[in-house]
Amino acid sequence: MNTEKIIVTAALPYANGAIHLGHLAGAYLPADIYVRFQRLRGKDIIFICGSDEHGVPITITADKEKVSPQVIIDRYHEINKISFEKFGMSFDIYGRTSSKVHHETAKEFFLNFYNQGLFSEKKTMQFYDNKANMFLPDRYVEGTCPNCNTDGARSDECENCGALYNPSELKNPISKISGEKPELKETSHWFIPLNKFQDRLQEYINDRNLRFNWKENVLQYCKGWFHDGLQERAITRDLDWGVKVPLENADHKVLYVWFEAVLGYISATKELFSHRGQDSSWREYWQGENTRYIAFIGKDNIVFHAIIFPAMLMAWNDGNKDKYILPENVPANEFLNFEGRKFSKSRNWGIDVLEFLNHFEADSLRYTLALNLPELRDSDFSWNDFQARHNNELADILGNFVNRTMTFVHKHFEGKVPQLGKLSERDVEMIDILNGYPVKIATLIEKYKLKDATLEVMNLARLSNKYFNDSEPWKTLKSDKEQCGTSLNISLQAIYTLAGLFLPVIPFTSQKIFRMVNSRPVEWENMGKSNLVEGHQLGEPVILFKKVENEMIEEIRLKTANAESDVKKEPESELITIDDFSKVQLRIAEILSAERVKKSDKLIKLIVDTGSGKRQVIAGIGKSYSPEELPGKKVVIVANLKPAKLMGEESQGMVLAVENEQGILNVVEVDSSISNGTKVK
RNA sequence: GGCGAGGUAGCUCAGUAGGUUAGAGCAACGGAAUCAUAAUCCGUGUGUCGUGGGUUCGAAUCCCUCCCUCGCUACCA
Repeated sequence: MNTEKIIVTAALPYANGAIHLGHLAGAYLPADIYVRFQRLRGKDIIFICGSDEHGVPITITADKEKVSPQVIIDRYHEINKISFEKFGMSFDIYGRTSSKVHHETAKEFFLNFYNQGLFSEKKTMQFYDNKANMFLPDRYVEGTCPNCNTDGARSDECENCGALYNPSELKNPISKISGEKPELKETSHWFIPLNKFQDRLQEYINDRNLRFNWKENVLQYCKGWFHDGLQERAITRDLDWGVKVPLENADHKVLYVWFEAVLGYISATKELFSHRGQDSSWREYWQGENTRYIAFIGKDNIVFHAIIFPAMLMAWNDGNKDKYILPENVPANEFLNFEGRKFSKSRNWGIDVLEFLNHFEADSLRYTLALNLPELRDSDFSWNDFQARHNNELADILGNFVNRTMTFVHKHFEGKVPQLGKLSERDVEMIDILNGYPVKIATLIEKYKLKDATLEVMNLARLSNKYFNDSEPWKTLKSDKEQCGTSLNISLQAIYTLAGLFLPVIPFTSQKIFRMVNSRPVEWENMGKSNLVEGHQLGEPVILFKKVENEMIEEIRLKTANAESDVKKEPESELITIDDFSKVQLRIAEILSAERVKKSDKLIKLIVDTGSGKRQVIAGIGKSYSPEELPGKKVVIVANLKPAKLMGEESQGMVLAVENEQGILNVVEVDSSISNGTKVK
């Protein structure tokens, strides 16, 4: 009979930046806690992750730095791999999608689907940027809508009027990459008909939800997709960076990254077993009937893991004898904020994992994040909370309990586990509590209630302190040494249980405790039993957590605050020539009248005098100004901006304004003596 | 504006198949103890459950209005 196997995957981080605390709380820490727990239960489990290394953003970063994409992915693959190691992620393998085995796996899937006749091939005219030497994705081309004449329309659809058209119909196309006029070239792409899988996907999700109780946020998300109806989706694109399309006449075409990245879980598993010298063993997991597959992700990834990946596996299973298993559950978390605001790479808001771990222990972070996981909604990380959790709970409650017990035993019992004597009611009660705890915690973890699980284990430390207090061993030491020994024996068993149950959350600390009691973890179910035998020699006590002082918090708080202003000082923008600048005509104009644009919360319709006449300008300043205070102001406008329609109103120019940290806009004004139409140089 | 999520104790968050006095951790206040990292333990909450209405014997929980926040998105910054 097949023993049950478990695959756990954590979302593949994109190798275009360093992971931050939000990523950890969203997917990685929950996955690691779950995996470590299942390992302690003796389960046959593999834990898979790796870098997602293809796609346009990586090539853009590479271009900016004038290096090859390989340099970028090598850099972030290394950074993230090391970050995860230091954070204590216990992946069995951390692969990468640039690996040979991944390219082969992805091509295999593509060819298999291709040969099944699953794809439809569509020829389209696509814009090509001769300067950048690449086909342009739709969102990188802007032009004027052939239907409503609005600027800013994409190459295939206008978001203003909703019209769909062929790229050849778009007027005045401009490449957003080079700013040049792109040329139309014919190209063809393959599409996967997700719509054909919708019914089965709905059934699948419904079934797994009934059996495994999916999270509400995941179900809601899927419902939205199903409601809109799944569409055919292109799985190839014109690019040189990625997995080459394995067909004749498909030069310069790669698999779309969303199609191949999820297959990285499978290819990384192949690599894992190949290292172990068991080349075909990966099938026992991915194609084993008795395998449970759980995919940990953040909410941004729900569609790929709950809909697209299952659809791909279904498609494979339809046409082949070997059948892949589908995810049993996709426990996606929401997002973690940082001091009340969203993590933002571009604004440099937040903190990288490596930076954090240069200042503090991984377990302090793991514990804090675990108690604050965004399991049901976005949650917040704050320095004050971090400090409080570390000091009041890890150091004071857990650390001090271990320390007071250990030092007591060393002082009065030669560092050996005292005998368990006659049991009082209180002793029996404490032993029962310890016995019951592993199941209690296991139940929570199985339901992915990791926050509650963590809180409950800390509650055991509280109960242990209470037991120690109520037993008053410092008194019984003189009055009844046997009873004193009994109290200490039970307290030591509590330490052992805490070390075991806390292992998934704070593994480094658990190891320290096990070393201190000179022992090793047993299987989860037995963790609450009397595992330290009488007379067993204990190791030396060490302080588990030193207090985090205010200065340490202030220091790092300042550092992260500075990081934000650094970016403002050095905005990433290309240098322009004086000629480029002279293309922009800035002129002084006087606001004659102002009124709100109907149904818009921030647009205000202005009539301005530009010296040579009146014109209408729509400005997005409605949240910062009321129409009454605007007339009379002399402002700076871009006079030669191509007209655009906004909310049905034509705008013939643009008012310059600055935005402060609260998002309040301030229009640039000049002295009232300046006459209308004056050119700004 | 559209779509989605959310507004519960000072802070971070639980709690909805509607039902006795709305919870946890932290903080705060009072007390006990002194083995221990000035640590621990006990006790203490008059919270408009965002607002206003509705359904109901009964609503944080269901329905509607409105306000606010966040994310995605369209909005000329």
